[in-house]
Amino acid sequence: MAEGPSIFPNLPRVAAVKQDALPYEPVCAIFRRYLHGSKLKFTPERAMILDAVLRQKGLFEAEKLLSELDRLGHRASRATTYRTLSHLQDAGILKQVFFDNKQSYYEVIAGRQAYDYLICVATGRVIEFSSEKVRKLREEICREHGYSPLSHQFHIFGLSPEAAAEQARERPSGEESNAQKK
Amino acid sequence: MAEGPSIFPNLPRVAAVKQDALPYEPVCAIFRRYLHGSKLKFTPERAMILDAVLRQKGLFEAEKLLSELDRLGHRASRATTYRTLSHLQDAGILKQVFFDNKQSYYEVIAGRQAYDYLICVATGRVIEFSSEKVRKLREEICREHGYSPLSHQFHIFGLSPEAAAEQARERPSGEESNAQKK
DNA sequence: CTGATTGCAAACACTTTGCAGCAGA
DNA sequence: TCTGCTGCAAAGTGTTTGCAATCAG
Repeated sequence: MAEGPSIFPNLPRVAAVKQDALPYEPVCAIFRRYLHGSKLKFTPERAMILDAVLRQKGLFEAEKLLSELDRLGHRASRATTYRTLSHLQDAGILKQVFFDNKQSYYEVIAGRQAYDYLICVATGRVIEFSSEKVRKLREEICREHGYSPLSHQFHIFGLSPEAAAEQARERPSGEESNAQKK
Repeated sequence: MAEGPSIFPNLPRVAAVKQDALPYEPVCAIFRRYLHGSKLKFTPERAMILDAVLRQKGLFEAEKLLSELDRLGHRASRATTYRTLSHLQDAGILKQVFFDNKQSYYEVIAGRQAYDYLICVATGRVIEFSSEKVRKLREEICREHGYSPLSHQFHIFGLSPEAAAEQARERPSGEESNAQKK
């Protein structure tokens, strides 16, 4: 099960553009600093999980992390993994992303600009992009309301060129929307 | 349970800015047209649910809809409600929004611009806003990648003026992040 | 030493689904 | 009639939690 993420009811499968992995050391230092500051402990399990997280390229799900952890021979229970994922967010190393109501996705944000996503609803392909304009707009909107921005998520759903061509061929005047029939 | 939505691990409660409800007739016509076109039937249950949906002001959760349905004496099972919610999305009347991994939120989009959200992570208050600039930016980004935009979700997380002041008072040099301790 | 951490299994909560009887068109 | 629809209750599933043993600092 959970063989492939289903980012949206009708999205076949996610295939996020890969991003480079980050080196372990500097991020680990951030984590240890955070843990220390919160009177939490740096344990082997947490080190393993952080390591596995940093190996991820682009978006990933908890399930993927779990399976990779024990593929690498590292054993860390589901519970510990989820708990650590949460701490990594608090430490500002990870960002949780909500695309659908099935599961959460995660993305490493330590030392890099957070990404936004362009998702093809037909193929499930996800393009990660980073836009200065999005950040500017976010600032502007917050300012208008007197808010101080902390983070944001900008997800654009659409059709990739290939998918659009495909659909035009199949049903010249059809509807799209997010059909989720059985 | 589900007494109050928890839009984010540490968000106390959602209190979306209220939006005007839409009149039933025109939207119902859209729904019937959609149903007819898809060889689906217009049933009393679906009518009741659509009616309850249109009474919602701003964002709402399935749970809220359910409770209101039977408060109004309308009985529609959970199953039917969820199934109808799905059809309403296909009909372009409703949009599903993903803020957290707990539940889905919905918003009526028929005949209006979809909203984006500015969420205060301290108070849980949600401000709905509609920005032409966001739509323009979405077009632009899609164009760059050759995509055809269908929809988007732009969620900005931050601190409301009050919350920011509050936090500054409590911990002059503290961390924030999305703590989700127990 | 002492409080935080771990793994396990059970608990959770939202959502989906199988099924038998019902009912629009 | 012929499909599609409904309610119910059971199944699903990602995530969380209680607890006793263990371990980091």
